Amino acid sequence: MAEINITEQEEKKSLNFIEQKVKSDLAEGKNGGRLQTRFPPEPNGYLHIGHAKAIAMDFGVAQKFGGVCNLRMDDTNPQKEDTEYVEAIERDIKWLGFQWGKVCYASDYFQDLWDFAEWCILQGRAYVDEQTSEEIAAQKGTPTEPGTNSPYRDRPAEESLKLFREMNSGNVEPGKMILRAKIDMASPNMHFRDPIMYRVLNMEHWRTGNKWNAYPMYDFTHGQSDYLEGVTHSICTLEFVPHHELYDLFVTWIKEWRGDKGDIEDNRPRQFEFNKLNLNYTLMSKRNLLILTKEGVVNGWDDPRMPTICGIRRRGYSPQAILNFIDKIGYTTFDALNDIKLMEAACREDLNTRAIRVSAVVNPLKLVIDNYPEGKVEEMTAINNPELRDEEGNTITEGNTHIIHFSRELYIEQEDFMEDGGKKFMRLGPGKEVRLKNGYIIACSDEQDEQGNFKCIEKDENGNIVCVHATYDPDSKSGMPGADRKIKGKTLHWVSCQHSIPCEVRNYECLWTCENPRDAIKQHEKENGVRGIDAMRPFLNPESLTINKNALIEEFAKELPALSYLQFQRIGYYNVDPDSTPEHLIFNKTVGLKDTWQKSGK
RNA sequence: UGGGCUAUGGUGUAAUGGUAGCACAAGACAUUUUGGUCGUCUUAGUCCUGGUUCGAACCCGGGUAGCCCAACCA
Repeated sequence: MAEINITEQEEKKSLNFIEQKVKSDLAEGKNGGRLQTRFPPEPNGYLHIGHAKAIAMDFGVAQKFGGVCNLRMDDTNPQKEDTEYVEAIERDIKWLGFQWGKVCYASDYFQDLWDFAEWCILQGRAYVDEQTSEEIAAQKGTPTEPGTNSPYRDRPAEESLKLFREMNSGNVEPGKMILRAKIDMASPNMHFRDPIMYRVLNMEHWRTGNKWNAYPMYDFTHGQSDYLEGVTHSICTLEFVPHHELYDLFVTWIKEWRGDKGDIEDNRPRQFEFNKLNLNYTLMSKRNLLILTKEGVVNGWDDPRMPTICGIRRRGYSPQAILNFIDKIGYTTFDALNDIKLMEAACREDLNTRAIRVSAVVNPLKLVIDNYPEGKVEEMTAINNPELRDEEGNTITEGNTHIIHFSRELYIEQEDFMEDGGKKFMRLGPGKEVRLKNGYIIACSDEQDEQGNFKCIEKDENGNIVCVHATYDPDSKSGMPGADRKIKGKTLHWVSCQHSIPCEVRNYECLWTCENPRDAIKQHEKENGVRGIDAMRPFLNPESLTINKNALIEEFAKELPALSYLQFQRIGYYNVDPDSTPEHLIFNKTVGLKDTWQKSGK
């Protein structure tokens, strides 16, 4: 009996409909009380956030109810699959924090499937069809009209068997013969109209080499693999609902072939379907993602704009952020379109607890503290993460700080100074007082010269502000009693001119300008007869990547390892790009901070 | 137009015949050395229609709308 180890907290939360089903199956002792699932990716591309939802389900439910989940590569089509993807898939699953029982391959079962197929032929349940694919398609009928039987449908089993073996000899041209299951050409379920079991490919398989020339189709592989592997709950997405009946049929056949004893209802895999993940402003299909990489729209599968796991990782999401998001949207049978904002919110929530706060100025404006001694440098203490708290809820400081240097000449954000910001502008300007984070309280004078120009502002010939001057209150140093006084202005972030490092900041927005790019592309393809990248172009966001090379960051950030979670204080969450070096620092913007000021329209 | 599936605030989800709740989003207030975080409050929902029932988001009938199925892909 599988051990059910749900924590109290989890038990309070309601189980989703699949977990409930698993729980009751275990309670009823189905499959001997065993729980086994599988995550079955086709190794023909990189895993994306939609797969993460499936992974969280397949591995999660096994984990939650004391079962095991295998990783099974669904490698029945050597035309599209590659070992490159296998490694990436394994890496991404591990990164998400899941462990498989074992790694399996559909190709592990090729021999069994072949023998089973021969048995089906001898049983009169399968036949070799020698028609062209066009002829077969024409006979298939339509959803509203029944199909017609193939002229080869009732050929002798011995003949089919002989031809089937020929199909694997390498001497049969692809397309000349297929093996079909003899079911019902009039079935309202299109999958029952004599589905194809085997086709000739005459291709080397990256795993089985030249052993096979004919390969089984998905429908003739999946349920049988589940059965042979001992899977009890075969969980997949909703588009496989129409396959469910066929899955069940082949499972009963294979049990018969194997001669396994016992009631079929008591020991067999069962398929369960949940809604797959749709995100607005996001394109998920592997086929289209491949086009984006090939056409150079993005810089590879791990481009931070990609919805791939590796792209999202490089963007700066933590595994927990992704898992929390998936947990929030849940599993149902409703075809939902999720708002990307929900994912961003889950990301902020998680990164808030783990990101190291640093000071970075992305659009620098020089600030001179006129009354601060020239050449003087002070070491200020900055908290790494204020959300790191002890039991009483106080921020832990021990080992949670770093040094930031303060001097006479600083950079602040251009946005943080306005000559005439108005009453609601709580930042710096003539006659305004603000606090510099971890530093001093400073103020700009509102003195004007004879022409009515503010003395604290230096402008270039075009009237752009190039430098501002302020004075500091020497008693207001952070941590000193004089720092306690309340001021009207906000607290600004800053870096010291002398102690900051130039860095490259890459800002990302959605790749798409429309909520549902998949449908938009499809429609555009249809209306204008264009395909591939040309059908996508009108919907691509030209500003999905903007690179800022003028940013400055405090020295502390120089040696942080790749993929470190950072918060540029008051701006957003950022991540150290894997290509970043101490000589050329690169940061990727993960997601901005919530900004109620900007939203209010200023 | 055949078959299958689905419909709960703007979005996602819970309530499994018995008080329509939660999260995000939006708005307001408070707090703040991040206009962040945390906290308090507000706005807003059972697709339509008939039935069964003491009682229906839930069960049944009929509409309507959306999704999936006619690959030698998975």
